[in-house]
Amino acid sequence: MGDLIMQPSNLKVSPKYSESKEMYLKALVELDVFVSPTVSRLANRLGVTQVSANEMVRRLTDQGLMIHTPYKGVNLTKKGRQLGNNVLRRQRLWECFLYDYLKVEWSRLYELTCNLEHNTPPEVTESLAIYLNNPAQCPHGQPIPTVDGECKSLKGIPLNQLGIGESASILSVTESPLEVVEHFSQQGLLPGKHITLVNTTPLQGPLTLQVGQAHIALGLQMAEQILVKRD
Amino acid sequence: MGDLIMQPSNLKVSPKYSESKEMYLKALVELDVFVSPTVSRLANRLGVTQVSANEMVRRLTDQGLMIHTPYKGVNLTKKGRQLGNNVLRRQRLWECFLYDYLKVEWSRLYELTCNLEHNTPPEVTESLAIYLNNPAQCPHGQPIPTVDGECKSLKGIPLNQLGIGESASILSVTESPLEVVEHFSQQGLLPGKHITLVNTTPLQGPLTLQVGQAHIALGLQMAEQILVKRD
DNA sequence: CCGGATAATAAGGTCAACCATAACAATTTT
DNA sequence: AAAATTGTTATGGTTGACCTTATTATCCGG
Ligand SMILES: [Mn+2]
Ligand SMILES: [Mn+2]
Ligand SMILES: [Mn+2]
Ligand SMILES: [Mn+2]
Repeated sequence: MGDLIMQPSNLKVSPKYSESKEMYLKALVELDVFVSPTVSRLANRLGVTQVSANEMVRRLTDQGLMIHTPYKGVNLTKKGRQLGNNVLRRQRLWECFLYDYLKVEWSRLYELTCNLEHNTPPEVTESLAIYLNNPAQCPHGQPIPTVDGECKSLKGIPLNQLGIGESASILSVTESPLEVVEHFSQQGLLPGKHITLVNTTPLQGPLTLQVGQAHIALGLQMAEQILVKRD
Repeated sequence: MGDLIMQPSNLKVSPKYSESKEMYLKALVELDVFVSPTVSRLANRLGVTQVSANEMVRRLTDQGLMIHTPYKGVNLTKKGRQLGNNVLRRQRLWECFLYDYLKVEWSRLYELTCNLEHNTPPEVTESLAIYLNNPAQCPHGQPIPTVDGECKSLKGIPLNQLGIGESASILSVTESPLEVVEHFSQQGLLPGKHITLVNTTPLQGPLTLQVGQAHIALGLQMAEQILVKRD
């Protein structure tokens, strides 16, 4: 007997939005909090050369997903933002599952879900959301976008903007490179935790925080990655 | 402040075993039940041209994962079989999760997990296995290979080898194209179900089965995909 | 308003994984 | 044994997503 053919192709069938393209869209969503990032910032974030990023930005622009204004920055179109938010939704749902159910290490969640996010069909995403009880945040405290690609941003302030003596609780930490996130984890700087700003130092110097009983020093750049809400 | 760089690259970093290569390995494991498949059979299964399959087989041969004896067939090496079984393990574990927890439609499990299988890091795979309580079979009744790439095959006989009047229970159905699997599902031909062979017809004609109260006709080629164990 | 830093573009690669067409080799059928 | 079928290889594409090196454009601080 002849074999059954697994048609159409089991192999990658050049999807409309490749993993690479999705990563550009996601990166843009992640970076575009205050000002639109330049191509170089994007390139930097994604670990590719500016030239490569430029090419890709052009392709994505041609697809109507972003707009590049030279020397000003790259902006997502409505559609581009939706797609980027969809990627983020998938990633953050998986982060919830890995953390809450599979007991995966908190600091590795981002890297471990960064491929799943491009390979999760809508049916699975939505079933997963139901299974998880439609969580509002991922384990980093970041909001999970809705099915239709909307994402309300957190209203909190960066930790470094606290005044000395002020107490606050951590809303979220920005998804950051492994070493940084591992450091957060070791210092107990997780969403929901309470902290007090004990001290600051001039010239980009570290802050001193109280976390639980301990006093810890935290670099300014790291403090900027932590969003808090004053008590 | 400068951005935090998500280095090294978030983008696909040309893995040792690409998704394509993994699919070739998996296909070979799936096809190599009785005789080693030829390159054409492989090509057919994967929905690529023979030429493409040939190229890829050469590359995989160079990597020491398979051996091609022209006109005879392609064989996996020890290492190749292990890798193929690893892919199968990941897919079948995901199938369990999707079916038992996410309540995904039985007939779509294969397609929905066919990308996840290439994007699941070992930590996640093993945590998932624990979460699922180390299942022995996937929802198709197929055995789940062990962590170290071993897979004991089912001892059952193809449904069409039953004698008339014999009863049996379904051990497994071969992962097959959507239409086929959908048909199995509609007819209630799922692992664990009881059937009786009522009748056969000559010349590759259909069999008649009793499933529950109903009598159904089943094409010979489809019957070959179902493994049963006599009562 | 000029010069250095930063950003963008141009030009010409590489590499994996596909494709088509065509020739050639082995096996099976008649 | 010749013909038909099936399997393999050779040759020469394409495409997406990267790369390096070099040039050009813009911005911004002194
Ligand atoms: Mn990713
Ligand atoms: Mn997160
Ligand atoms: Mn697959
Ligand atoms: Mn299965």
